[in-house]
Amino acid sequence: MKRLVPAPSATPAASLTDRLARGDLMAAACPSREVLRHVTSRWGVLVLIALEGRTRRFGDIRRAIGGVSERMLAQTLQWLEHDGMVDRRARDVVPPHVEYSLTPLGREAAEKVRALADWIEINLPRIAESRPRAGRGVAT
Amino acid sequence: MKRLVPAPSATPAASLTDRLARGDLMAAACPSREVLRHVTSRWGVLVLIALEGRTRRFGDIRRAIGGVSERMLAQTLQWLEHDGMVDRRARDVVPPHVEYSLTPLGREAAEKVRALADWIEINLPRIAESRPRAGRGVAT
DNA sequence: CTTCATACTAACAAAAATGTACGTACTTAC
DNA sequence: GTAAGTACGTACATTTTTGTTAGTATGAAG
Repeated sequence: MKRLVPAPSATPAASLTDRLARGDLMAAACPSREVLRHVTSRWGVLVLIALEGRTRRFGDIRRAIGGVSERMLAQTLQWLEHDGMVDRRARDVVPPHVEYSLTPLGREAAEKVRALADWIEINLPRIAESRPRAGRGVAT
Repeated sequence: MKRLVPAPSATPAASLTDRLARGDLMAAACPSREVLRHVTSRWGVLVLIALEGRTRRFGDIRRAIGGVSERMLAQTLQWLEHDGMVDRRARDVVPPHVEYSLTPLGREAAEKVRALADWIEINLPRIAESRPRAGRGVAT
């Protein structure tokens, strides 16, 4: 009889539903966690940023983001499309021609994501500094 | 006159170094990508948020975040500590007592991360709506 | 003396993400 | 005819992440 759950006291099922409706990242079962995963995935962040303000073709995006494989880019774009962040528009022409752009939802997300990315880029020196140097003590 | 590359004109090697110094997420080799991974990792986001504004003990954080295993929490905290976002303070007492808190760097990062998390939580309904329903058409 | 709690680490396993290589369908370039 | 380019899908291999379980040291509680 060990209690595996933290605090089972007074937790009506109704409130749980409410919390999940609005989204509660601290709750293990919240669907928002999946969205977060997509948006903050390795390439998700970069795709959102690459698409900010402009429509781009697949190959275009690929060349813009260093290191993405076609497979991963396609996958990431599908995740984001599924989450309503990206709009995919394919022309039915012989050499495939597909254009990707952000939806209003995607634009909002991209804004937040870019804010974080920008912060990291700008503060990289500070972060690197605070990292423990191997074999070297702190500078006086 | 086929141009395979977008614009290879005038790209001196020196500028590459400059871009890496400041941090350029679009460059495959940029160290900022690692930081991004840590900060946007599954638990990294939640840890930063859980630590915002308060110092917490290991078990405390664990109970706050639904679904984390001890192993992953420890790992995530180490990543963030290594990146200078989290300050770990251990008292040398018998039952281990360790307190975690955000550094100034961590506070700034947490702010950005929370902005994104909040946005997702609040807009979950909109996101869910835009998802293609299986077998169900859009509501009028 | 046995059990429990804390904050982990180590070892092993499973799941998820990512990468590589190849194929496609058709057109343009050569 | 041969080669290249597009936007992927598929199969398979590898890497990374995450989870599970067990163990540690020590004092307090029983």
